[in-house]
Amino acid sequence: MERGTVPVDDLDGRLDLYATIESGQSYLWGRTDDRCYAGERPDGAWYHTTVGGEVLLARQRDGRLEWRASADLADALRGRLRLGDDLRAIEADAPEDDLIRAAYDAHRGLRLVRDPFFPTLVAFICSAQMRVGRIHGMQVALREAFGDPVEFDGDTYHRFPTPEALASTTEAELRDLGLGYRAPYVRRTAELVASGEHTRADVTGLPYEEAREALTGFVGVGEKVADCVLLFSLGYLEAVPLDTWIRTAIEEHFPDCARGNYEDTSRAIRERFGGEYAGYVQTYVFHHLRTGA
DNA sequence: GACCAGGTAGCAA
DNA sequence: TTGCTACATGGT
Repeated sequence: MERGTVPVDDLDGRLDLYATIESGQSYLWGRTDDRCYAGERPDGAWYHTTVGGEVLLARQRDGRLEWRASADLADALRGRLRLGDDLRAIEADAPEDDLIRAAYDAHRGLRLVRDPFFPTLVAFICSAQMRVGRIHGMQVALREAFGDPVEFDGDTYHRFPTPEALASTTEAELRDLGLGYRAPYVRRTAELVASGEHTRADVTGLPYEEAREALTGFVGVGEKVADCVLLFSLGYLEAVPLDTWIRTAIEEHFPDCARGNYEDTSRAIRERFGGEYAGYVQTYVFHHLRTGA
């Protein structure tokens, strides 16, 4: 058992673990009280996930981020939760706007995540026309059905299934987990990755818009899902996924950014959101609107 | 019983 | 290219 603590003061006072994990950007964590996405902050419960074959638990309490794990995962925790991001500078970089300011003020400490590629790809393929709580439920079901179990401190956790494992499933098995019409998308994308026909290597290193185009080569991945993978996994912080909530925000709050198609609207709203960290602005506004601004 | 949810694939024009 | 439409499923 390895463990450690990070004083939130060392993060410039800016960390909200609950908002970071339960704002609909990451579906790789669970809660020891099994209350993920029930709309309430954990009261002493731990968040848990896996890193490689190791188990990592974390919670925020009394001004500290505490973690315990089956190995020394301090660096992994720092990477996954983007603890190195200078939120004060990122906030200062945001354009002056009522809605953006309200979102930053209401959810101070929300950080983007940097999740592993394949699980993020699958989660957002599953996200089509689906509420965040159910997206999370699907990922839990996938882990428990097809992911390798890992024992830690008397409890059993499950890794996210490998591309090979999901490629070996049947569409019917995936439908039985509640994936609906997304089942064949997940299976075919897993096959592409497992066979090496189309992989992360075909995406990383490309300029933003080219990387987004390359991601649509996976099955079930259009421009919006591609933007989510770029933002929440591959570190393209300028990506602004245009989902129903952001489209509504554009209509009602940034109507001059509305264009006829995804590509042009994307360029306009990215510019309006300040460019380099537009994805941060997007995630705050999304979370703010979705939680009832 | 509609309506909606972090949309995309497939097809017609 | 652009513009439909079908697609599963559970909650409100």
